[in-house]
Amino acid sequence: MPHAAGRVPSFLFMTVTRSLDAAEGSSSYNPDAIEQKWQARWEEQGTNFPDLDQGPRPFYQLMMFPYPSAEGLHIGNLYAFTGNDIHGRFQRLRGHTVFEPMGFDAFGIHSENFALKVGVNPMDLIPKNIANFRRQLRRAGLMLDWRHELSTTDPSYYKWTQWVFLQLLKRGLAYKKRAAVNWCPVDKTVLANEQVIAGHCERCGSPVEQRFLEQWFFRISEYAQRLLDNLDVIDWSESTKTAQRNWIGQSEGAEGRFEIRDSNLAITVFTTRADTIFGATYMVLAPEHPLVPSLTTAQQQEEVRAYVERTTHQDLVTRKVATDREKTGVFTGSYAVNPATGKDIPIWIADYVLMEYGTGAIMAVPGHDDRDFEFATKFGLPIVRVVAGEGEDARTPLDRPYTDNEAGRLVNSGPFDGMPVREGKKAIVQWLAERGDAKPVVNYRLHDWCISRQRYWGPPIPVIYCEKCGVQGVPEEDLPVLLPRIEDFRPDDSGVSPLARHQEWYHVRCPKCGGDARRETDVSDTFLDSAWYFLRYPSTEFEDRPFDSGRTRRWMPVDTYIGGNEHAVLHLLYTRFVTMVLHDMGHLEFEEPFKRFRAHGHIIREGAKMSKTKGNVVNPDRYIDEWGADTFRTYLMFIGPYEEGGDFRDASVSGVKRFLDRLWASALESRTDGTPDESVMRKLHQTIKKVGDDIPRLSYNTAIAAMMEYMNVLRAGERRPHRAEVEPLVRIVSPFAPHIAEELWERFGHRQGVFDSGWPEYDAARIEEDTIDLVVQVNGKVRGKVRVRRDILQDDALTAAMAEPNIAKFIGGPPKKVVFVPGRLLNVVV
RNA sequence: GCGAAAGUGGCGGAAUUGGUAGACGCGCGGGACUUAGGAUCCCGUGGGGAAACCCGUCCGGGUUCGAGUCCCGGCUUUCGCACCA
Repeated sequence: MPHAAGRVPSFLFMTVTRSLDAAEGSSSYNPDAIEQKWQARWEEQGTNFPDLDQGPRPFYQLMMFPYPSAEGLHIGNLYAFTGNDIHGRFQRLRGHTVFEPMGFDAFGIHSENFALKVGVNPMDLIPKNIANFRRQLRRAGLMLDWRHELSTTDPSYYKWTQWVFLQLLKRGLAYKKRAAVNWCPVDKTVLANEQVIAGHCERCGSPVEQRFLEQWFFRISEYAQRLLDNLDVIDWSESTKTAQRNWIGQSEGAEGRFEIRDSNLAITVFTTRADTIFGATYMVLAPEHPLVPSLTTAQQQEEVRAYVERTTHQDLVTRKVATDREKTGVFTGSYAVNPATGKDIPIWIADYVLMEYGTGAIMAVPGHDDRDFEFATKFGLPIVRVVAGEGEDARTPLDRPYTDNEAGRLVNSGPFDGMPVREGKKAIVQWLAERGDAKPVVNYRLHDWCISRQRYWGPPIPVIYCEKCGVQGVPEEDLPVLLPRIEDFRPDDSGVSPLARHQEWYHVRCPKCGGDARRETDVSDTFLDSAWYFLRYPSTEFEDRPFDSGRTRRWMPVDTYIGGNEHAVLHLLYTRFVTMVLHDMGHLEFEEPFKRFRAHGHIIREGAKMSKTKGNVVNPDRYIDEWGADTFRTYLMFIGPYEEGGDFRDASVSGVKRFLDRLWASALESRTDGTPDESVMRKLHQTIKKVGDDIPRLSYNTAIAAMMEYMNVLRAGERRPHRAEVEPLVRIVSPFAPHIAEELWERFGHRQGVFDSGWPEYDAARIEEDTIDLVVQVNGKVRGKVRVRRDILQDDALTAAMAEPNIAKFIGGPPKKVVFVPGRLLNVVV
């Protein structure tokens, strides 16, 4: 065989050279060995395992825990975690004892569906996925305290999830009621809303129906006002707070009573537009409204029955999506009395009125509401104007509804004619209230939280039904209610959880009377698992309590919580709710779980969203193999503002690698003889300040840019840097690139790790220069700059500026006005 | 439709309070060292112009000595909610 050496491409050659270079410590470093070395050492020495009982200045740095998918760690997870880790490492350098735990949110329909697809029991699948996640997280160099790892699927964890349920049950905040679910008649299973695509099952494509099942709910709506009010006092991203406010959806209005003609019944409605009551020309009930049967007259019986049948069978998603949906409805045959006008108005049924909001019934004012207008037009119902805008009066025809509820005055409204809308609202409610027909009411969009899932892969809801004793919470000493291993966990036609098929598990003795009883077969929502996990982390070693009071007092509430804004509403609202309930029951001393919350942005790839179908998903393993974890971490943070996300471009990674190579070279080449350069040191102090200011603001991209800028100064003109110019840089870069920092720190001869070295102080006096470039403008346009003393006064600055011919030529005559910003700028107006 | 955020070079993005627009990085151009360069280092790089200068932060107005930043009107994009009375 001929010798192949001559045909070896040069880049292979290059690789060899590069790794030799690394061994000798010259221009480029080899991350592999260094990263493995330090990951192993951190573990051996417990570097990242803080003493939770003794350490000074505890700081709880929490990130949203991942769902351990079979595909492994997603770049989005790593982006989130790295940003979190940098903040945590920084706090540690600032002298805090930092607790940065990690766990796995492994229950839920996601895992279950995947398990069904590949035909493996999730009990076998999840541990493998978790092991893979652990491996990947380790490689990323996160400062995680693995001693406090948790998984929501572990009985020692969900025992306490069940305990949380029992607390709510005890408190009267958990209750059962019949509620609609999406049902796929072909797959014979309950579907989550996001599994319904345009009214069809995501998996088999068949039309989805609505079914009614008994389900468990938590009364979160009772906490609506408190959840809303506390938003004013917590330090959270504004966008997140706004999303929560909108979700809670407080609206102030009134409830009004409308009596039924020739009957002793009455309909209660909720309205925010009591001012328009004179224009209420008909009423509408939701199809599920309990009064529907009693209000339907004999002739209308058939039509109403058919309509109710049809609408209630539609799936929840289609029914709620309003776009392009034509209004439908049916007349009940009955009439109500408008309490303002005394006139009879017809009562209709229509699915544009929702049973879940307000009272499930409305007074329809077609003149001043888009939906009512559309409905009235279609069914030929009367439309009356009761508000007139500017230039309009009572007779101005309404070719479209007038919905402005600020401007305008009341018309056709009896004694209230001429009143501005705002005043009219109050006056009319008061007028009706005096007659017992109305009262002011605050309503919320927030609905109670349905926690039942007719599925297998979740914590069984700890409830027992006894024929004699009724609904019983499982006694706390009998927890956990173990999820039995069953091989056939496929959902079936019965609409109940697969657990019902497990006879030995299903039949149980009543904890009260010892008689025959059966278990609740629904499992709880994954959002319940994640609603309290942060309470568990510091207390994972305690088997006999969900969270230890000493640990909790020491570590909670969480100092900084970081996560995606996709959880702005549900997860973050549920954690707040559960925390409030546990506080009210005396289990916790605080009622808000997270002092500070920041939402990170999302990474896209080359301008497009990452998706499996497009095949542009970034696999973190590949990048860490190629560039090393330090480069990868730093690059992720350099892409863009952490809270906004950014665009991952393969080509750009090299810039960051080059920066770390230059750091490596500067450190190894640095001299200890002689003195450091004055102006380099000034830049260093500026950089320490900048990076220290940027990290707490999560402005990681600008912090990195500042360090790169310093690197350019440090190495300008191929100078050989002084050790004192490099050491502090190694410390401030360490949160971003922890392995290389540890390695260099050790090579500098320090025995203690870099993360215990503290954050370098900057010398404020050293940052400012004595002379500055003062910008000179003429009529607001920059015409030049002059080198002057920092503390120069206006007159001297003007003199200096006039002395520059390039500036003086624009000034010509005497200045009309001079604007002077000390230390910055001089603007001469002529 | 409602709500939130954002529109800046060829690209990702800087510009804490109105005060040098384009930091930093990618890419690109030139050079040095080289048998070689997809390594390293140096210089340059918003557009127009030989230059003096002029023009430039989505579009149109406005406030101001001065506007990417503030105000009014519009357009576009992304995300969230979606018949909430």
